[in-house]
Amino acid sequence: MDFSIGDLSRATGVKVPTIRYYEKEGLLEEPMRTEGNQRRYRNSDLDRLRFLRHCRGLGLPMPAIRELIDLSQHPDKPCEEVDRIAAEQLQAVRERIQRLKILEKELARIATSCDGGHPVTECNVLKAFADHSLCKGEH
Amino acid sequence: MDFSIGDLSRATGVKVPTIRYYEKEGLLEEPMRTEGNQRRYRNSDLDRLRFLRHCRGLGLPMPAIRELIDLSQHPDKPCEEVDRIAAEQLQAVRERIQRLKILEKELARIATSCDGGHPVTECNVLKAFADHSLCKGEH
DNA sequence: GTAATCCCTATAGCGACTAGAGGTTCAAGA
DNA sequence: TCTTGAACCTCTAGTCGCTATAGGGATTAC
Repeated sequence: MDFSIGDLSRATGVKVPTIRYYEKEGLLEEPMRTEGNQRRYRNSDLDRLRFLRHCRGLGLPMPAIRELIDLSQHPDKPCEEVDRIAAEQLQAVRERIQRLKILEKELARIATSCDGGHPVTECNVLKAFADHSLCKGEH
Repeated sequence: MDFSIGDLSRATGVKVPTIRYYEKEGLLEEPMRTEGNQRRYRNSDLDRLRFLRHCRGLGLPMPAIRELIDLSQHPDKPCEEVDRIAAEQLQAVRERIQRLKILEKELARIATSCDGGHPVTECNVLKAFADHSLCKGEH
């Protein structure tokens, strides 16, 4: 009902400087202060911070989270925007996976191209790192 | 046989400020200068920069590239170190893919949990973003 | 009352660039 | 040979999402 920043940190796993950073970025509201200028939070702040952490864990960039917060504060808006953000993020993750899979292929080829025991001048791995034309495609 | 920094940039696709940055970081040797203090490169610099760009494209972090460059300048060293760097990078890429696949699952679930047309207060996607306990596992 | 722990602000650093300001040099055409 | 405009120079600051540190003040448990 009245948490210090450390309480909030322990409750959410978000580090103290990160909480202050979110506040500075406008993702958390400025909380009340004690007479001695220390922050005191309420349950709603805890909810907001959990939301934030979950979104960050899901890889949403901060502008997207900002949008979600704005939307959630206009309850009568339709939820298409929210759905769009989720879909975009899913799309972005899928693209990253695709790119990494191409990389994985190249690296697997490179890493197995040498059986060790050479001096580096004859190392196929080093040659493969030097020469993109040995790769099957783009990366 | 004697390139300006712009020539090098066009030949490799690496931007001019990035080339200067690589030099500052010690990944490229300091080239000769004209009387008017402009950089002039040789073919070996072009090779080095292509190597650099390829490694970066493959996702190697700069310390790893530094190691590879150091190794390649001691030609009589055995190539186990080179192989190790490739294997580590492959491992790192595979781990990133695994983590992203977990994310993909969660996001796919979240993104399909709402059929649109609600006000945001009733949007399941927003609820899913707020509540980690709805997720199957960690992410 | 005192000590331990917490909290405050402000600044700088991470990685790997990228952008801009403000000034100098080069190279091609007249 | 002169001029013009593109390319070059250095230096600084900004990007993203934090994290770390310094140098202090507040709170709390005993």
